[in-house]
Formats: sequence, C-alpha cells, structure tokens
Amino acid sequence: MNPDELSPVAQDYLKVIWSRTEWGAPPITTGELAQRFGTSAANVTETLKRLDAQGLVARIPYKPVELTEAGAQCAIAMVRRHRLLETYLVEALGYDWDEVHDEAERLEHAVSDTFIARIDAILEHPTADPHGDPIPDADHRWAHPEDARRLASVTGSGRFRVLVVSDADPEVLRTARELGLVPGVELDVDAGESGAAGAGPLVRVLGREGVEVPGSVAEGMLVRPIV
Amino acid sequence: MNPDELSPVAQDYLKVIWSRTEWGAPPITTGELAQRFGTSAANVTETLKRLDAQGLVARIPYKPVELTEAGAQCAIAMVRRHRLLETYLVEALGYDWDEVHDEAERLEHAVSDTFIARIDAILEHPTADPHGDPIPDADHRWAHPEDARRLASVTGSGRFRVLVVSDADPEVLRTARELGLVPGVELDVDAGESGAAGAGPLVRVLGREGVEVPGSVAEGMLVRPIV
DNA sequence: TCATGAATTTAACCTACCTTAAATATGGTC
DNA sequence: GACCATATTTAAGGTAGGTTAAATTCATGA
Ligand SMILES: [Mn+2]
Ligand SMILES: [Mn+2]
Ligand SMILES: [Mn+2]
Ligand SMILES: [Mn+2]
Repeated sequence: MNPDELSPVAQDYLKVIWSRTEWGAPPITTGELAQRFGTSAANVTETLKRLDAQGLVARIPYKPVELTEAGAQCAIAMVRRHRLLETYLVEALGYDWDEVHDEAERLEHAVSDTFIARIDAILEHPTADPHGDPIPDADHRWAHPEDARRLASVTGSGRFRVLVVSDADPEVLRTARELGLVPGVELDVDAGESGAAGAGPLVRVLGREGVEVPGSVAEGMLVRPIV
Repeated sequence: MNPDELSPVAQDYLKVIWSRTEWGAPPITTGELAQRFGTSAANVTETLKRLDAQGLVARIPYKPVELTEAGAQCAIAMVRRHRLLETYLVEALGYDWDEVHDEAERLEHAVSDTFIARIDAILEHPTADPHGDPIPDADHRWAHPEDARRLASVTGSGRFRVLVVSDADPEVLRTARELGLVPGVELDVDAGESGAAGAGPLVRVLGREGVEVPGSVAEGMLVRPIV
C-alpha cells in the first residue's frame, strides 16, 4: 500500500511504531504512543483500532502494538521521506541540525514521490541523515550496524565512533554539537562502572579536551566500538 | 491572524476567494467554490459559515462571498507561499511548469515561515512565478499591471506582451509552451471581430509562424498592449 | 490466591469536513 | 404581480480524530 493513501495521523503512527524497534527496543505500548503524540491513551486505542481494521498493525488488546508487513512497508517509506527531507533542509536550505525535525515532520505528509526522487538525486542518494540515522533506499533497503549501543549503556573504557545522535530533543542536539559529538567522530570513553544516574560517562573526543557528557545526551547517542 | 493557525481547507478557501478578484473579476459564488473544490454546494455553505464565524469572510446568505481584511491578509500570505513554492520547484528541483501547481497546492499547507524565507532568499526575491503570476513580498505588497486583459477578449489587432498563463489546467500550459506563448513574449494579434466560440484569435509570435490559439488557451492567458 | 494500583479500553460527547435529499430564496419572465 | 428555473441553504447522517470519565484488565506483591 502506498503511504499517501493514508492520513497524516496514520502515517505518523506507523513511523513511530516502526522507529521504536529500529535499534532493537521492544514494541511500543499504548501509553508511550499517547505520550509521544501528546494525546490521551483513549485516543490512541481508537486510532490503533482503525489501523488494525486497515491491516496496517496487528493489535492484541492490552499488548504493545506491532506492524503488519503492509504497515512496515508504509512506515519505511515514511522514514525514508522524513530523513531525506531532513538531509535536504540541511544541505540545500541551510537549516541547522536541531531545526530540521519539526519541519520534516510536516513536509513528509505533503511531498509527492516525485519530490522525494528529485531531492534524492540532488543529494546523490545519501545513506544517512544529518543525525546519522540510516536512510532506506527507494527499494526500502538499508544497512544497520549490528554492534550499535547507547553511549549511556557503555561501561568500562574503550574507543568508539559516534553513529547517531537522537533528533528528538533540539537541546540535546545543540549540546552534542558544542561538545563535538557528531556522527563519524571518534571517542575515547571512560565510563566507570555503570554511570550514576544524571551524570553521564567521561568522554574524550580525539584532539580535544576530556568532557563529561550529560546523561540526556549519552542516552540519545548511539556509538559502536572501533575494532 | 497567522495563516498556519488555520486548517488546510480554510487556507485553500481564502486563497481561492482572493484569487477570483485578483484581476478584477466579481466575487466568487457558492456554486463556483463547490465546482472549484469538487464538493457540494451544501458543504461550501457550511464551510463559509465557519470562516464567517472566525471573522475571515463577510458572508451574506445567497450572495457571493467576500473576504474581511483579516481573511485577505491570510489569503495573500497563502498566495505568496504557493507562488514561491512553484518558482522553487521549477528553479531548484527541475519541475516543468505544468507539474508545479498540484505539488505547491499541498506543500503550501506544510511549510513554515522559515522555509518560505529561505527559498525566497535563494531565489533572490522573485516577483513572478513560472506562469507570470505576481508574488506578493513579505510585507504583502506587489504590483499588478492595470491594463491586463484576457487574450480571448482581445478584438481587432495589435501588439501585446504575454503576462500570465493560467496554471489551472496542465494541458493549457503544455499547449501554450509548444506555441511559444510564455510570459514576457511579444505577440502580434489579429483577432477579427470577437472570436467565434471555440476557435481563438490568430496570433503571431515575433520570429515565428502565425498560429491560431485554441480558445481554452486564449481564455487562460493575460496580455497587455505594448505602447 | 487474591487484593490492589496502573495501564488500557469503553462510553459518551465534541468539532471539522464530507454526503444526499428536501426546503427555500432569488432573479428574471409573462 | 404571480410563476418558474436555478442557486442556495437547511436537514439528517457519516467518518476521522479529538476530549474526559468510568469500567475493565493486567501484573504483581503480600
Ligand atoms: Mn509527521
Ligand atoms: Mn533525523
Ligand atoms: Mn498555482
Ligand atoms: Mn492547497
């Protein structure tokens, strides 16, 4: 099913449900969806019933919701749109990486497949958005590193490369940029035992001073060990 | 009032009501709005009641509808968005002039003021869209030539310059382009008495063969006499 | 096993936008 | 001035996406 036969609300639900499990997290619950969309759990239940009736999610009452194959295909198409748009806003329109998410969140429901194909070509088929999130290609294929983990979950010490910085909170993005923590950067991490709540791990970006990474930033950052 | 506090439906109504009088035509009726949006007259009446309650139109039952000052300001902001987007799609994304209208019709409801300001700067503050329609500036000012008329209404003969080709019908745009009838072009027109219905005036583009312009194209084209 | 608190669903109600069918106002015409 | 065709409005009803409050289910700890 083509995602633009769906309402903007349906498109957003599929995208959020899919994104939840992108890095291996368990499926999303009614309450979490309500929080994410700033709406009531009652409204989420009703909306999930409609998506279930359309064959886009497999809903079991009282359980976290999962996508059907059709729902997943629509979701991936929406994720592709969202991330290509974010990339275009940064590369072609001079947006900062903490400004693009909200704009893309609206544009993704309005652009045509033609528009997406044009910016994909102009950007020369990028494989990651400004935050490091992978961009599925036109055939809905993309590469996810197996050994990604949250910086906040790193214990002990070692050398890592930054993969992704979550675009959910603009403040996290601004802080990360100030600390030099952008996708591709190499880090020496020394995280003690398991990180006291609040304070994050001690991190040294190569060629910079050591800094303590705030918990919120470490929580939103995915890294992979360098072999 | 800022137009993005309004629903897409409200935004489109204001834009269409405003556009109707842009070149001096009388205000638009319920029936014409219904036809334009492909909906029922009953639905138009209900929607106009809501716009009236919001102070955006001054509705007198059974009369053509007119905008309030607040409604006109929103309308102009939407027209500006629409025409800047059309221009950007042609200039930056390689769209053809008969493809941009539908895409802009959706994007205009999704873009932020920031987005509009960026493309306005990149395009160096254009004053006309690809069809020749004037683009209001950020202060909602723009220039309309006084002596514009429909090519279909020209009688006798004379020299004219093409101002605008209507973007309502992509087929008209393709035909106009094939005939060389694009904004800025000079024409020698010989239109006989008042044009038999269907067949349009005889037109000779400077440096080209004389051609008979189809009625639908002559109807959608605004020209001004060259002094 | 069973009581309890939290999460979830159901119920009742709302607005915006859409439909079709029926009623009504309007602008000529005789 | 009454009549008629047409445009418009009103009426009744539907769906998507919201709300709050009440009922229900689930997981869990005593
Ligand atoms: Mn969105
Ligand atoms: Mn992103
Ligand atoms: Mn247009
Ligand atoms: Mn529109």
